[in-house]
Amino acid sequence: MDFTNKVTNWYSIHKRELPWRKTTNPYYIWLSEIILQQTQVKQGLPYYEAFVTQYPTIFDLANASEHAILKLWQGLGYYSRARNLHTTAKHIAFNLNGIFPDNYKELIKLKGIGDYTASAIASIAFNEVAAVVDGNVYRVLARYFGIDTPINSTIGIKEFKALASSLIDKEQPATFNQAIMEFGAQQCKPKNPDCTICPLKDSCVALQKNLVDVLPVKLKKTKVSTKYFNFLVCIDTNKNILFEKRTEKGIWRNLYQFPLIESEKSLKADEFYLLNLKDTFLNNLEFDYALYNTTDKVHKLSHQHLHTKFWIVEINAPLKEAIPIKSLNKYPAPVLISDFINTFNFKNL
DNA sequence: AAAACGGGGGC
DNA sequence: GCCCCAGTTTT
Repeated sequence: MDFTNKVTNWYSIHKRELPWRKTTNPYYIWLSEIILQQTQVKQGLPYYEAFVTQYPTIFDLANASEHAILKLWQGLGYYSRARNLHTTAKHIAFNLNGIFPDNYKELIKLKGIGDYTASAIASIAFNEVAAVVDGNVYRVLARYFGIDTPINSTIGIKEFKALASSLIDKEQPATFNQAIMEFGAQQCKPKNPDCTICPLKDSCVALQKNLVDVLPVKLKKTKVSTKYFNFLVCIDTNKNILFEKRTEKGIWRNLYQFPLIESEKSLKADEFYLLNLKDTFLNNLEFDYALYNTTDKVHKLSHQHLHTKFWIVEINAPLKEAIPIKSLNKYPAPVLISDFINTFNFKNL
């Protein structure tokens, strides 16, 4: 039995029951694929359930506000996925009469859909022979065939795509694609795979050459930068809070936060003045302040470490833009902020 | 070609 | 502390 049949056979035995495997509705397949980008099934599953419940059809999603969609996406990260999801939902609902594009060539034109997702939807929903290459597929192929081309190099991306395309089961592309990904997720795991029970153990090059721990090869990643964030939790005389939308490009676009001032270093409790508040909205306002956390709350992202302090600023005047404390949780917010809101005892103010 | 873009989990 | 995750978009 060859690679393709062994993997497909393994899948028929070991596949997990997942909600998006009970349907070929392209809307649900698409939703699941976007949610699962750079996200493990375990983490994405509850979000998938929530979206299907809240937005049963693409028209429901198209008619929703971005605010509501981001709120439901809160905590999942990579928020451009949610913004693109909304953009594409509106496009399909209103420009394409709600008819989902049914082939790779059209799918890849959609916002938020790249090579992987176009292949996944085309194959799973429409049975097109389009090979998927995700992190699992890179790992399985690199190990089984003993390929040390860096998987994130231009040449490697082409090489693995071609190899996957040569292996895909043309009679059942949907099953094969899901099989090889599931095989990578459960059997050919990144760390400590149990190769003794692997159906491919007799022909796996990495196993014969003791390269399982070495493959796949990945080019060096970019280094992580450190930033110092100072959030000003501004409370006015009505016990209302300032909460702002991040409108600029970059992380957390269109999510909400307390007024933020970056500093060059981690500030001490007596270094509040270094924030140069006379240049800000706080100029001309009378206020008292206190540092909430003496040690930085460190929020780690894949490409930056945010060292964060929260300053409680009580302003001796009413503020028009401030919102009631109770309504804070209506707004989509980064985990860093929502964690603070859920932890801080506003009642003591 | 490289960097930006989140957050959670495994070891 | 480092790596990985059903990747895509921007620079």
